[in-house]
Amino acid sequence: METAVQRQRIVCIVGPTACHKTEVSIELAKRVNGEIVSADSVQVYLGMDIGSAKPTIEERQGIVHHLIDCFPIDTPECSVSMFRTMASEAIDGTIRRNHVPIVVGGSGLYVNSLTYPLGFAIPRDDEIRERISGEYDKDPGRVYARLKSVDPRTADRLHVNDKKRVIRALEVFECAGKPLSEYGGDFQNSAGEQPPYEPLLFGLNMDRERLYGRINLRVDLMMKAGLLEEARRIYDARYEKSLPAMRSIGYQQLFAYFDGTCSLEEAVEQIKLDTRHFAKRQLTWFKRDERIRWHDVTNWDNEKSSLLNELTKQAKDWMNA
RNA sequence: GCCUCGGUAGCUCAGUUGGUAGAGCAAGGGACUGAAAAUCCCUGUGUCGGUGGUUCAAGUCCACUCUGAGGCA
Repeated sequence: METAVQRQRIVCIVGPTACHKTEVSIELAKRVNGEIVSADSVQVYLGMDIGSAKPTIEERQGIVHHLIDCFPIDTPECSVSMFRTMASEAIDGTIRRNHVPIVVGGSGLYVNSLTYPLGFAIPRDDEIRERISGEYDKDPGRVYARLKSVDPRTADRLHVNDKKRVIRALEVFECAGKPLSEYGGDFQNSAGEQPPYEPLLFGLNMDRERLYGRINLRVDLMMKAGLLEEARRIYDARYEKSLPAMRSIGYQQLFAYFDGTCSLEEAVEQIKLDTRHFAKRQLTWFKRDERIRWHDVTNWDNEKSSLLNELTKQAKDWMNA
């Protein structure tokens, strides 16, 4: 088996929500003959359009978009690993067509699954997961202690209260017979594997106040565009509340309103707040990635054309190098 | 004009019989390997409305004063 000496190159655009990623990606795609691969954990769902800020057909301007509208909402098993498989296919197809793959999205882990050698070797096992979860609910300390004895490196990394990860780590150990940490404890090198692609990473960010203002405004615009009706349709379909899609920002808060738990005004305020929190977490995630070339888009309206010229040039250089 | 209740962190409020303040939310920082728009961790000095007084010691008691809400005239 001959492994590829030269990994394939891709361009990525990352950053917090409401930071012009969509616009930048489409404009860039037009200039470099690109296809867009969405790295977004909600845009993959059919019917979640307004709330996920999915670009409309008009906004896409004929640019091919991958990984949008892939699953019905009641798909229980969407995961990073599934994303990686599908995104890889999309990227490889794009390259075969002699186009430039532009990965754009705010789901940091999804992007990293393409640019770092992450393992994802052990699939989930619901039976084990449920069992450990039950034990955890009874005595978190005990479960954590077990992880500590079996996989101290991972235990040190995690907090006792981080239920999801503590359980996952034990799940991996039980399934694989070896600790999660042996699959690579950090993003730099997972058991010496090579990352799938070699990325040029652009990060978009803006003044925090400005960003929050944009988020608040965008939520109002979403409501005007019919988010309430979109959420109502999904609510009326009576999906299982535990589905990953059902917890998406912009929907879960309106579900609470439909349930009668809060007023519409409160729900909308909650969407804004949760989106702001989300943006902050996204920034924390991306900030530590030193490969990212950051661009300030606080003055987007005035500086967009020079920014796009700059990104186009760098992207072309990257792909031709 | 009189009476009552308030004025303490960005907001909502705690603060025991006086020992120079603390919760929730917000905000900021961080973690993150098959749920990631998820899950989780860390961070609280602020003219205690102002001025004076009593006291070894005042957010806490007293006087005056500014200010908000309500009530009575």
